[in-house]
Amino acid sequence: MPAPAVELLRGSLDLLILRSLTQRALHGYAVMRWIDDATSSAVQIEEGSLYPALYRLVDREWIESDWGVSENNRRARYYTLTPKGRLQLKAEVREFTRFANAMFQALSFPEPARGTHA
Amino acid sequence: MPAPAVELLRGSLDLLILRSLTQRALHGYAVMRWIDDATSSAVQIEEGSLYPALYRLVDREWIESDWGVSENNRRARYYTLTPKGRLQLKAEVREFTRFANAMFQALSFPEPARGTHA
DNA sequence: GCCCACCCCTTGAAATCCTAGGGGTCCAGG
DNA sequence: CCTGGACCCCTAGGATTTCAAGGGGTGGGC
Repeated sequence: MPAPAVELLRGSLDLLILRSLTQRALHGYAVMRWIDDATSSAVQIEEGSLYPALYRLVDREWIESDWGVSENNRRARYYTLTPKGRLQLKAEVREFTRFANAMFQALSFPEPARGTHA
Repeated sequence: MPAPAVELLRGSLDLLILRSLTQRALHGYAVMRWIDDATSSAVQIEEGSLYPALYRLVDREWIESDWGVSENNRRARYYTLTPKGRLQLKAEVREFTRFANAMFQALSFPEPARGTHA
């Protein structure tokens, strides 16, 4: 298990959370496991990052929360994507794709041909 | 010109700077233009971000600086990649690639097939 | 009865980037 | 001549995000 990429996460956690809720409601702990699964453990987040992020998204009305009971018969807060959240997800996917492609482009950026005739 | 992706940059600025110096020394202002060019303006940084970042990289001994004179006949501080910096660049390219691929994987993550037989 | 996985939460520090300024030089055009 | 814009350097303070490190509680298997 290689050391997980951590520093790159900035700004992408919201995206991962929104994405994890597209099919069904999840509670916080399940969001954590979803991210681990969906990234083959390449991205792992801490609870101390997750919960504040969830509250932030609720605050922005991208997700909503309701208390419920988990599959393991425990009290759990389930989060659901709002219509606003779906739009935000779409926008963030576009933005991330654009950014990542720009980065790959820069990493393979050709140097200007110079001095080939000198 | 679409609004540049800004929040995603976190943690990737170092990588872009290091990459910009692989072929030849550049001064700060030229690093800025290089990033703009190499990303087709998809990533644009502010001077207030760039210079502190450069000092940070000098501090970590990934780059070195020397005063010189620019093509436009102005006093300018030129930055050069150190051997340590080249190693760091390699590592960060690997890390970014791993991270970006993990993100794309998560974004297209298939939901578990469920209830198909119920 | 105990322990572990499950599940929620908060505080404070650390890191990075941006805003919003500051200054100075070279040179083309009016 | 002189003004403006590109070029080039720098810094202080604030905003944001993530992490480390703690806290607590419950259910079920051994």
